[in-house]
Amino acid sequence: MKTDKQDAPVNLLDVAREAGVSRATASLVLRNSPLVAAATRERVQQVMQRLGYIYNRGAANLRQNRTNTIGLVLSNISNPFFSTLTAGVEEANDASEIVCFIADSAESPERQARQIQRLREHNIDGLILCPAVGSDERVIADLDRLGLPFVQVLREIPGCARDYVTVDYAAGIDEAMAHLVTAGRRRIVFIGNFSTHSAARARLEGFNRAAARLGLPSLPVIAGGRDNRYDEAALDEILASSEPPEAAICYNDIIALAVMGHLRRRAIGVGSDFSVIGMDDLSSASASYPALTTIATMPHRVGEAAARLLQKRISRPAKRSEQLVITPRLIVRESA
Amino acid sequence: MKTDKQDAPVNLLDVAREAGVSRATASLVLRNSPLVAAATRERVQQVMQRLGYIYNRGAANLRQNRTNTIGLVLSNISNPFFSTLTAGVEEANDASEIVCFIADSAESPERQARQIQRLREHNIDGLILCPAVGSDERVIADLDRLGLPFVQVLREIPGCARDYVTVDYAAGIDEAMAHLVTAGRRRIVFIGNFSTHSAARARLEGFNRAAARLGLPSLPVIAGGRDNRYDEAALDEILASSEPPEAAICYNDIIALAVMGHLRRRAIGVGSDFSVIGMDDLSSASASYPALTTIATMPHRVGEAAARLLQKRISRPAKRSEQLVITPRLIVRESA
DNA sequence: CTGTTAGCGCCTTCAC
DNA sequence: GTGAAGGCGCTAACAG
Repeated sequence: MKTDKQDAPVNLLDVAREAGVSRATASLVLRNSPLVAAATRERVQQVMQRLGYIYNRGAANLRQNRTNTIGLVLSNISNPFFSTLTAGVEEANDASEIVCFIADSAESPERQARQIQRLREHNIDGLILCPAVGSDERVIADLDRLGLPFVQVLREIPGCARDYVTVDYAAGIDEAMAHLVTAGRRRIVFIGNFSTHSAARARLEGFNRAAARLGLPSLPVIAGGRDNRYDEAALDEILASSEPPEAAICYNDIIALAVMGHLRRRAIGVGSDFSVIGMDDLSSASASYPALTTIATMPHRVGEAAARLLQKRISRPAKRSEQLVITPRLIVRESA
Repeated sequence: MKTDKQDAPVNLLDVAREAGVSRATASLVLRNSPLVAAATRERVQQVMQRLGYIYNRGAANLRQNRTNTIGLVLSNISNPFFSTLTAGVEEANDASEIVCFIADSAESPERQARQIQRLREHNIDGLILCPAVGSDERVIADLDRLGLPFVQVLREIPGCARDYVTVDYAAGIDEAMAHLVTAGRRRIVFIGNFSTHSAARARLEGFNRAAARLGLPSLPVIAGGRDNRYDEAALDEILASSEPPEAAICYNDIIALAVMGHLRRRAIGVGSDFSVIGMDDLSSASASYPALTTIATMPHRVGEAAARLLQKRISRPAKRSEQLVITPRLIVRESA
């Protein structure tokens, strides 16, 4: 015969009775209010400990209209970039006793809408969102209608100047291009552009502008596809042309690693004959051979920044919106 | 002047009044009860739509003692293996209207305890846990005391036969070893063992047993370290010995990729002179050059299975505990 | 099939 | 400093 378990979870009234105080006093102890005498506090805390009391935030939320939860809705949580971003969010939250719901829109605006709705029903205090490809202003309008604080990460729904954390892709690509030119490369190709979200556009535009500024010949962009694919045939074609590229900047590290493998199968020396630069600096970038030169976009930092910005927004709903831009850094290894 | 916004969120009573029914009826509509007439349901739903009503699950939870939330506490969420597992959990949850809190224990039992406590305060219905290295039975005892349903994934706290989803590492390693022996390799080394959690033990034991069964010479294990490091010096030493290994089975893909890079720097032909086999089949395994032969441990499936098992446990708290073992599969590519 | 009543566990206000 | 009362939004139990 065990002791009483979940038959009746101990609540604040039980604690109060046992400690010989009122519910209100026990509640104050719970929230570390200075209004309660040290001795009383001590006694109540001991009772809580002894009875195995668990603070029922659900009940508190109902009263306070604040849940200390946020939502994190990403377009693809199994992507290592996003999982590191998630870790950053976590870290910032851990400090502030916030707990985080996670959802994966899998790039589907409909699924994303469902998930936001669901989180909304759970009364999240705020939302960090990387909008699925194809999301439009209605998402933002919805959030506004509900008065739900949110910050966008990496991608931005066009035409809404709101809280936003992103990476200065153009700056990273500038640095990478400069590095390539210094090494004597001039025919540089961009590989793997696919989606038309703001982060993808920023990369391609950054590439084109840098190429123009440096007076480099313009080569066709090698298209990308779903799930970090790219058009291998197009790459082969351009490699076989009379003026083949000498270097590539890739949409991300995953594509860069695939490109490296492809080049080496074609017996093209990566780093010597041909330079490859990736983007993100995933852990697999440093482990590859040759080690991948890449533009570190610091997902952990992006996540932390987004979580902190959201906290600010939640505490000051009317404050001016803020755009945070994380500056990436070129990590030179062996591939370029 | 905007219309009324969050000044007073519309609640079920508002809906009921507007639709000319009672709160109870509106509540039944909300939960798709068959007890309500089709016409009434229709009318109420339209009102909900029109008023922008949002179901307040927090309030419902208070009443029902069920929140439709679960917790997912992992030892390292930025590890691609775990992020894919998370996607699997998500997918299973999405179907059942469950929403998922995520937490990263970062291999710290103390942090893990804090996070579980926090989730508990939010009244999660159940927990999926990959225990941090160093967790002991107290974690389980705690969960039991609270009557919180849980399932462990991948790692198991010793001596507690409870709901558990894992991978049959030994079977995977058997298959890999057989593959190597068929290819004529006999001196096989295991690289990168580090932690002493059950999943790490299972791999090493599987390796040793397979080696014994196949009558292979026994070589020293190359130790691993935090963050997927391994002892490079020890590998060099054994490579320089009079009877160097001809193949390696690595603790996971991340280590395998690093080992491949190291070998190629030493001008050892991976796939030809020396075979390398990884574990997990991360996306970077197929993108590497040479493409990594690896034991696919199917994290997505593990996640889905864990989520479903947890659902079963939640709906039948007293049912016998269940151990699910996912059988991995050797994916033969170029490195072995 | 629909309405009434009585809380779920907590926090806030206001007395004392 | 502490106690008593009321209510957050919802649902369970029952009455009609």
